[in-house]
Amino acid sequence: MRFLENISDNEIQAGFNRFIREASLKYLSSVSVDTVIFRFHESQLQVLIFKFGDTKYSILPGGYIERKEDLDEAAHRILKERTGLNDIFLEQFYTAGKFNRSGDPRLKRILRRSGVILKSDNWFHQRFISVCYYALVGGEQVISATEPHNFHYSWCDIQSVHDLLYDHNQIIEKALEKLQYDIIQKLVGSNLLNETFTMKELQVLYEAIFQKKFLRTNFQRKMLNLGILVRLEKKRTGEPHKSPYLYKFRSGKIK
Amino acid sequence: MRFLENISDNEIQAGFNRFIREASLKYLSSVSVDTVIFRFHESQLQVLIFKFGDTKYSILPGGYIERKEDLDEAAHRILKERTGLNDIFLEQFYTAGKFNRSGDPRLKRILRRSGVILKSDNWFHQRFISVCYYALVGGEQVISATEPHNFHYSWCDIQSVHDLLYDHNQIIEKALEKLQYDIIQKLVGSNLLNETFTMKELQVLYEAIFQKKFLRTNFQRKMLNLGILVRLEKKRTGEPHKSPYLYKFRSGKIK
DNA sequence: ACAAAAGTGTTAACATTACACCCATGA
DNA sequence: TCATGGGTGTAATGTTAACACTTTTGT
Repeated sequence: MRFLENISDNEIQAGFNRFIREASLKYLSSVSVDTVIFRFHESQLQVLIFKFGDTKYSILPGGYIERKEDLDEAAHRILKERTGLNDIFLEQFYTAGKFNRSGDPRLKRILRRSGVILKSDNWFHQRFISVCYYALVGGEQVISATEPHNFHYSWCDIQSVHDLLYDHNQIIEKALEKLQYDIIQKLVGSNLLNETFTMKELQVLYEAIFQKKFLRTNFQRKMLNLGILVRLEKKRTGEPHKSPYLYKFRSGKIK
Repeated sequence: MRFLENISDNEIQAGFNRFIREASLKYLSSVSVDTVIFRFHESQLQVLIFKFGDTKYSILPGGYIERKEDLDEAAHRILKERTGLNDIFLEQFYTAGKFNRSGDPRLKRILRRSGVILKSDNWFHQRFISVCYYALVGGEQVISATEPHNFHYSWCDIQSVHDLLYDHNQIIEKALEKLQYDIIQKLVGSNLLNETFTMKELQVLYEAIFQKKFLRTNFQRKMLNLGILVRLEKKRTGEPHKSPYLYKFRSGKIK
């Protein structure tokens, strides 16, 4: 489903056929991986989504599991293919298995109109059980899709994610729940920020993740009492107002 | 792997062949379901395990997903097949996908010695990604395996679970972690107790789940402050000592 | 009456909440 | 100098942990 682009119908059809021939040998059938890739950008928690062809709909990045590959490895590889990034924080959170989860009526309409012909025994017509992971992309990391096809990707604010196909909207909701849990339990915030950051930035991150406000003064005390932050010298002398301290996580990023 | 019994080698071989022929049509390939079934019995948290043939090893109950069945439905059906119980609390918690997770060397030794011949393209030689669920069986519920084969099942204290094949020991650990989380967050304890219970029983349950002691007086206050319990009239007049109150959960069992 | 179980009370320590207040900075 | 962001203080409230005390029961 990831090969509908602004190229000719013939090319689409050829690409499909080739992929399908290879896929059934290379990948496990019935199982897929979907990933919810978060970043924190301009005070917003964002999710990476890909345009589905030239429709108004989008989907989450995903892929399949090679026959001799660990499930976790597959998730890392797919992430690498879609973002060019290695060594990213990645965590499994849910496996979606409703029988009709790929039976989105919008999808059928799109395929019919696009002229792509899919036989009923097509690889894509399989029913897939999808193992879902979420990933955290840090402030300094820049993504660059390295796949042969020219995907139209975009970062979408978490509140503004609409019109995803399949059950991908529900999957994002579950990903956010798990992220809310992990940022308290495993303190994974370091993976979404720069190496150093101000207390304000940390607070805005937490507010974006929990979608609610915290009291500035109490938030600061709580974070400092956790004992996971190191206070550095000041910066931010380029801006108006009092220059804030910089902090970093005591133990670097969590892998 | 669930058909090795104390029957003749020929019967084993015949059963295998029949199952394999049916299985590849009936079930999704590459995906399985494993379940960790908990109960609370004689002050112990226990797990249901099945003897693997006549070896000293055991495995978790599991099964496969029918081609037109929801993943959750499959888990419920498998639970029904193994316990005879409907409408059980059931929750997904993890999907195991290491490539070599079924490559247990103990297993190969057993199969070699048992005389069962498995061709390399055998259904069971597939690599399986296993979606794991845990279930809670209440105090009054009695299990009764309804499958055609006469499985040797047993309830095993959670601390005493050893010698499980595959990665089933790790799976139980993850199940317990999720149960610890859910009993606080979703208050699923009602599914492990009788309709009514004493505060002592509730405490022993929590102690079994968290594998640590709580102070009796504080535990009681905390539970009552949650506002989820209803205090009934007394009972336990048959025993020595002061007769305790009975409690029940305000909203019955959680489904 | 007494040993053990069950219920209630009290206190110190700690965390959470909600503000008030002061300081530093660039426009 | 002043608006604003940033740092610290503090009192009210709630939660947790530890322990003392009282009540109830069958033997």
